[in-house]
Amino acid sequence: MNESVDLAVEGESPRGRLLREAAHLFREKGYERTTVRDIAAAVGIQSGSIFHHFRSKEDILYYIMVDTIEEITARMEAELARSTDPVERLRSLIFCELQAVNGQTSEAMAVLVYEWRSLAKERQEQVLKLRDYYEHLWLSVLQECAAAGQIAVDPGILRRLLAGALSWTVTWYRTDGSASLEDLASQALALAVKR
Amino acid sequence: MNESVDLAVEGESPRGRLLREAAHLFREKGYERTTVRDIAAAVGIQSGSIFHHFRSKEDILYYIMVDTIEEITARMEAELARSTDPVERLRSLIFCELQAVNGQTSEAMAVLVYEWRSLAKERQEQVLKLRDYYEHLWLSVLQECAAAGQIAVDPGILRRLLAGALSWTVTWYRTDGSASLEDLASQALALAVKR
Amino acid sequence: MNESVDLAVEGESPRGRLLREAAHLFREKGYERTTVRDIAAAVGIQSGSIFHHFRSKEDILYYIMVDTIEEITARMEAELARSTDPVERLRSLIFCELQAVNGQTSEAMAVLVYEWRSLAKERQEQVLKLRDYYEHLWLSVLQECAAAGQIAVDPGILRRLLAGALSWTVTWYRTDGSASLEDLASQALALAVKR
Amino acid sequence: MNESVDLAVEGESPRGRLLREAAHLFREKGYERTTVRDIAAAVGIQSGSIFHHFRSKEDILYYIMVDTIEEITARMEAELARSTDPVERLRSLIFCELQAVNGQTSEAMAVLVYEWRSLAKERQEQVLKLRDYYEHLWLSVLQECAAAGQIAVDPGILRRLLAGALSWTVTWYRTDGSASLEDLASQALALAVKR
DNA sequence: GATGAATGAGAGTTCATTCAT
DNA sequence: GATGAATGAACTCTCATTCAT
Repeated sequence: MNESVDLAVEGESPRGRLLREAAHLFREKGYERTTVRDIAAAVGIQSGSIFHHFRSKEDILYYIMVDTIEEITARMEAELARSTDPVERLRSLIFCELQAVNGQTSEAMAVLVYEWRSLAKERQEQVLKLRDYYEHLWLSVLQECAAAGQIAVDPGILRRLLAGALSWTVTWYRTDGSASLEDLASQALALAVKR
Repeated sequence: MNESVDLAVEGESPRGRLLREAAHLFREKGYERTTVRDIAAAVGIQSGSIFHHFRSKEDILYYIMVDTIEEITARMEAELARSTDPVERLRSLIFCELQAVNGQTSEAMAVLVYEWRSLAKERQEQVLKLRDYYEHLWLSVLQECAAAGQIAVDPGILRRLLAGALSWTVTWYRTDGSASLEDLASQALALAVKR
Repeated sequence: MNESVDLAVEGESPRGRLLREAAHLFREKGYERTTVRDIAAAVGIQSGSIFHHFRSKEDILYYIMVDTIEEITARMEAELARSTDPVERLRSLIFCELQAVNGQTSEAMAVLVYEWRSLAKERQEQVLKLRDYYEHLWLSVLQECAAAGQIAVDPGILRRLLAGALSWTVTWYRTDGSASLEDLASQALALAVKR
Repeated sequence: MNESVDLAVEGESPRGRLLREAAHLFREKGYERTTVRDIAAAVGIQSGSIFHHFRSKEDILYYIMVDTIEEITARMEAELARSTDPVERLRSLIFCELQAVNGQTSEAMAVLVYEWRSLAKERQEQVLKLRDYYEHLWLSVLQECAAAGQIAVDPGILRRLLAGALSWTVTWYRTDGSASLEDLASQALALAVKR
């Protein structure tokens, strides 16, 4: 039970619907303020039935996080494989992260950032391992850019400034606005690389 | 009761200690996971006594937010008054925000960002009014910079990218690290303004 | 369905295995703390399948008790038929009860004693009828002994003191100990009959 | 909180009433079938209030056991101090145990015997320590009797047979019956000692 | 102002039982 | 007969809040 599976792919399985509705509610009301009865109602089952799919409420949170990180990481690796130009690869990362933060996984991403403390210590570490690999991808590309003389700021600090700037977009960027995600990515890229 | 007063100034009043300890706990464990008994224990009183100072637990959260915004805004206005050069004024804003996010008010600032949803709708609006004024200060200065041809990105978008980048520093910047807040402000400024 | 059948004889029928494993678990953890899933797992089937054999969890408890009493009673009657000497017949009863309490039916006997309250009132009465017959056998023999001047205590009270002493052996007697059940029966007989 | 105090002495304290009513219910319906709401209703408080007095439902069970053992042990030691004659001291022990099992502490004693498995392993051991001391008192006196040539059976086995016989009286002895506890003690003593 | 026992609604979780396959 | 997902009532326990002292 509960093997990690791509959130989008498993689509209409009960497990998938549960994770999706839970992510929506966790994002909207916060993990603590969301009751298992809320989740059950959103999925259209009884509260007790939740526990056939997940051992505990925290389990749901955990698998939202794990599934999401794994999905994003896979997408990012696929995108990176398409170019060898450092700046273009950086653009890919920025665009992927903007997509992750503002696209279909946006709610799960928000949960990943905002509900961190609701996870037991032990599980935080397991998620951290996945995150470390993800961050390693970013650092590699930024170091390529630095080696190519394309960025002026220390790669470690730049990654962090970008991480904040990009994840924060979830609080203000709306798809129906004037700027597309591609435009936004370009503007963010402009902050990062020299002329 | 409960008139908003500067968090730092009121120092050792019971109200001030309560707000400070509560902010610390809210930041550490989250608002929902912090019990009034936790707060009472941290201050050294009994749980029932809390309600002589605040009408409810949510009240505590509310006044942490209000006091903090007002304090930061005041400090920012004082700093802005010291120069008329747009770029220097922008540096002041960046530095003030970094200080707010990483200095003594850091825990209260984190609460302001992370515990937003735990506030009742009505009170969210009241805090938003204070925030709007604060954001208005930022936009004015960024527009000055734009008028002076110092920035390449749209002021509205730039403010948001910066807001994310700066507030995110709380997750990684440590005072005991190599870079001072002044250095960090310079690096952030470098992202924002042209050469 | 559910006609009472000798627990030992029905050996490997699903019903028999179910009763045996259930008795083991009820004894070990108590009726309430044992879940039907525990029982199903012990037998190697799924929880839902239990209900093809027994109408309810309580049914299982009931048939453990009924089967056990009937089996013990039958064994005791067979043993009594072998002698006409009152003291020897008393020794038979004592030995049979020690066997019941400490032998293969020991777990079922413990369930009979300890899980009494978990049975619905109505069913308690049905089991009581079987028990009354069993106790009637004891009283007859003790009255024979009294008539023969072999016991000094009132038969009714003596039976009860013996019942307690013998059933309590389950809490301390171990087959691998020094004393055999025959020895133990002799010691108990020594308490009951005059020199 | 929860220091062990004599059940009878603390009489009308909330804690004492809680323990008494809980013992009554645990005895009547069993620990598992008794809900904290049952206990609260019996005491006349709300279910949540229970947890101001005891950390958990199991805590209640634990303190019923501890308080009871300590009370009985104390009473027994006082009684033993009154004579040096081994047989009279044995009569005291038998009488005390009969009183414990059938008197005011009878329900708590039954709980002690029947609800053992509902206690967590760790706590079982703590109660066992108290019980070991209690049993040590019994063994000492039985060894005195053996040394004086008054008993024919091994003290260790005799204690166990007596323990079963005496505790079992709770299932059948009624105060309003013909025999007094003193009579019953004499009959039990007659089983134990020669002539 | 401070206390802390009491409240009572509501939380997460369990589990005997059902039933479509 | 067997399965196992689903049910839904009931459980223990939590906690913000009240109030008599």
